[in-house]
Amino acid sequence: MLNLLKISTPNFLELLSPAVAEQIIAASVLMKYSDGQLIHTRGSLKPGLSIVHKGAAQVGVNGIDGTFVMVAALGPGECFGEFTLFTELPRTHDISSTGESHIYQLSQTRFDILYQREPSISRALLNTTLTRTHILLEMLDAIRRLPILERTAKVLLSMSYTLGGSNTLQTRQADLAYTLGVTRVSLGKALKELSRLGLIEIGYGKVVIPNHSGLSDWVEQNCGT
Amino acid sequence: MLNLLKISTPNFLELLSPAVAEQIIAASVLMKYSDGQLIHTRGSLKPGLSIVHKGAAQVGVNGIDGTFVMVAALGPGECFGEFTLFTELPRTHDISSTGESHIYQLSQTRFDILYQREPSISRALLNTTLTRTHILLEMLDAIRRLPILERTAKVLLSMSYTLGGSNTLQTRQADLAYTLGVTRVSLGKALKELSRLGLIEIGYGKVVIPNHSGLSDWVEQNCGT
DNA sequence: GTTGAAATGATAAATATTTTACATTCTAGG
DNA sequence: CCTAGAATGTAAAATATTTATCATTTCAAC
Repeated sequence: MLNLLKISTPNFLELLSPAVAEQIIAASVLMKYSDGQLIHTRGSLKPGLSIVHKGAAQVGVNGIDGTFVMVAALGPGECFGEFTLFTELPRTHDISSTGESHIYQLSQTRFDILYQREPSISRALLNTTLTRTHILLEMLDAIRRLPILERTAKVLLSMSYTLGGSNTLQTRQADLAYTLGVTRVSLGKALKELSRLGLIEIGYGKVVIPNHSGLSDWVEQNCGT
Repeated sequence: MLNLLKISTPNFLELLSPAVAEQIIAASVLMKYSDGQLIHTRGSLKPGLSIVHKGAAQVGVNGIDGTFVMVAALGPGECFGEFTLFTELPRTHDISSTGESHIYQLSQTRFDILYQREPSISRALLNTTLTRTHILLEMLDAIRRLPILERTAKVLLSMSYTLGGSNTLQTRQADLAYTLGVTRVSLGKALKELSRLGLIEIGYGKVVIPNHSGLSDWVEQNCGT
């Protein structure tokens, strides 16, 4: 379960006033999906905004060989498919349900009516979208410019900003590896080295960052700018 | 000179009605920059929207070692810095002038007034932004999942969609290599192989796609989904 | 036409990364 | 407290990629 797009992504519904959120919900259809059920398919052109109500949606790409690589897990309040409302572009990802989930589906026409009436919707959407773009740019830059060790440290650091009080990242090495675009073996080596440097602690299904500013300093020193 | 964000990115100003575009221009300050002059610095938090009027802006990252790696070149009508208006995030890139350029700079407060008055601005911004996100996601996915050969073919294909009538991509191998996150040597090998397959023709400072549907078919067959 | 800078082509050695395979550790659920 | 499945640890061989050079080609300016 991973979080490329979840890292500090503002929650769409929470960015809206309760009154506006209520209107959006009222205009939507609440759909229920069972575990693993496909919600949207990569390549599809059917427009519409989706917002997670309960459960979680798994964002990724199904390979021709039956494999599935995950990009993000979206939880309650988070939206997806928004670009189908403003562009003619096909969907980039396959989205399926993790466990049983309830998703609000809002059609293009109903969305357009609300969008025109409530300017705060565009603000919330732009905030969500621009933050995602920002994360993607940072990620892309890290993948292209930085060696695995530095890349790992940098991504762990940015993920840590969303932890609030906690200092523990709940993530499997395999997922983290995919986020970074490397194999689990290579990631393991990087984590081990970061651990040796005293910057992180490796756990079972988690990574602990005991000393946040230490990691932050190291990244600043070693990752340029 | 490269185009990661330029590939089929809708031109912000052209998405607006002439009347609204006029208002935005009227509210802005037109700044002139000489060749190589820094327009914005990575890490800066000062908000404001920038729109290229004349010339071009170079988007990239200055390494600690003095190197500069380019991500995109933005031309007339294209905007940047928009995420500083809607989020608290620091700028991701260094932006400098290529040749002499004229850039409209619009302050946060003036932007907010126009934004509230003209709903079409948010539509144009969302279109631009979401398209960029879309391209970034496709790129990130390609970098993570595909071997260099496939990755190269896919990126060439998506770049070719913006050529209109022409079938020639004006780009140096070195720039293309950076876009793909590989070295020039590796890219050269990939191009040579694609050329051997009859999918492209390699030129000096350019790549020709003589048979668009051939490349398209090959990508479909070899890049999954 | 020459010429020189810019871009591409080509090669081998050095590295980095993946693949493959198996061992070990952890943890939830009986 | 056991145990099976899930996750991590490890190591060697195979592969891919980069680095470092140098030769060759192209093109634009003179």
